[in-house]
Amino acid sequence: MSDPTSSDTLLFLTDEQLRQGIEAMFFAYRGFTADPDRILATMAYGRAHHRALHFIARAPGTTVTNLLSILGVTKQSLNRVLRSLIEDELVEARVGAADKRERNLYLTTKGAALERKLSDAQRTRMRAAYRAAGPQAVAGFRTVLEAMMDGELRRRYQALKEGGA
Amino acid sequence: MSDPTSSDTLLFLTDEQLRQGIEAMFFAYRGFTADPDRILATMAYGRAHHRALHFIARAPGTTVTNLLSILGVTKQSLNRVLRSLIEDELVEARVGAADKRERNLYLTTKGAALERKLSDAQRTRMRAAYRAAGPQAVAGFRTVLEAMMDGELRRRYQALKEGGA
DNA sequence: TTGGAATGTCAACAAGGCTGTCCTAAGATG
DNA sequence: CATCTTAGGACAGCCTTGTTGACATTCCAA
Repeated sequence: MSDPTSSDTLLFLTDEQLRQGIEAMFFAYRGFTADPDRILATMAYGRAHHRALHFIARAPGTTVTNLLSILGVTKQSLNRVLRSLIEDELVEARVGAADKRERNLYLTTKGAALERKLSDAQRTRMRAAYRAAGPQAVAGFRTVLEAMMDGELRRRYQALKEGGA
Repeated sequence: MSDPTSSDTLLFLTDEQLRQGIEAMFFAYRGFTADPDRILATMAYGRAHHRALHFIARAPGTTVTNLLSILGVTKQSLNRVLRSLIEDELVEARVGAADKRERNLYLTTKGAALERKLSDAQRTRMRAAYRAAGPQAVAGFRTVLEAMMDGELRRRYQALKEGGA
């Protein structure tokens, strides 16, 4: 069939297909977070700490406000997490040079070590999944995920992608 | 290059690629849950209620134990959610016919209406993402997600997929 | 210089995970 | 029958991580 709107061509858009996709996201996300969660459970930390460590590692010197908009939580929520990371000397908050209201965030050696441990666990699973699926599937995976993001988040994601390449 | 282990062929497995995949999962999952979350926020319900409604709709008559293992939470956690859904007459728990210890769970008309409203919101986004990405990307998306699941969850997912087709 | 906007902190509360314990009812097994 | 196991419910209390509200500090512009 050459008609791009034929039911055959659009079989992947049936409600049943969409529901399978939704359930796949649900179950896969559980796998995605399982390994770091297991490590975090042995300490007094949770997923929120992992996310903060990840993005500070990704963009050293980032400000609280910037982190806030990436994580999509309230600053009060982030502050609690940040406070414990700073107390435990995993993160250092330096008063901004230009604007003293800002805090520039950096990982300490200890913080970088934990971040690497968590990342490694997550990357190992990701690598296994990528390897099993193959490059073409991975490209499709990325394409669909990007299309699923909210506009604002997609822009943040793209910015991170280009900045970190 | 014909060597399948060459760095060129495996470019998609670099740490940078894996990190982009990890961040894509993070941002996409936020989009994935955003629409139902917005609806739920206007009521006294949360994501946990949505998940229960979804899987009861998917497998009417399912038992509490079965739901428990699909959702991967403790019975105390699920019970709290289920209790409020039953009180509000969104879910009905019938005593099992064969085994009277079991409770078979069903959506009421009211419950089915809310479930549909939540599903529709989520499916609409999914459909847009699928349409934008195309069938080949969708196939790859599904392949990677399945590879990312834990073994136990993958089996549960497959069972749902076949049962509901 | 003064008022508003922006950055970040502290306090208190709610949702939804968790563990632990105890309980009833009902099936399974000696 | 007596006992063990399984399904489910209830209650207490904990932790993480979201939320709002109030507040201090700092910068900037009228």
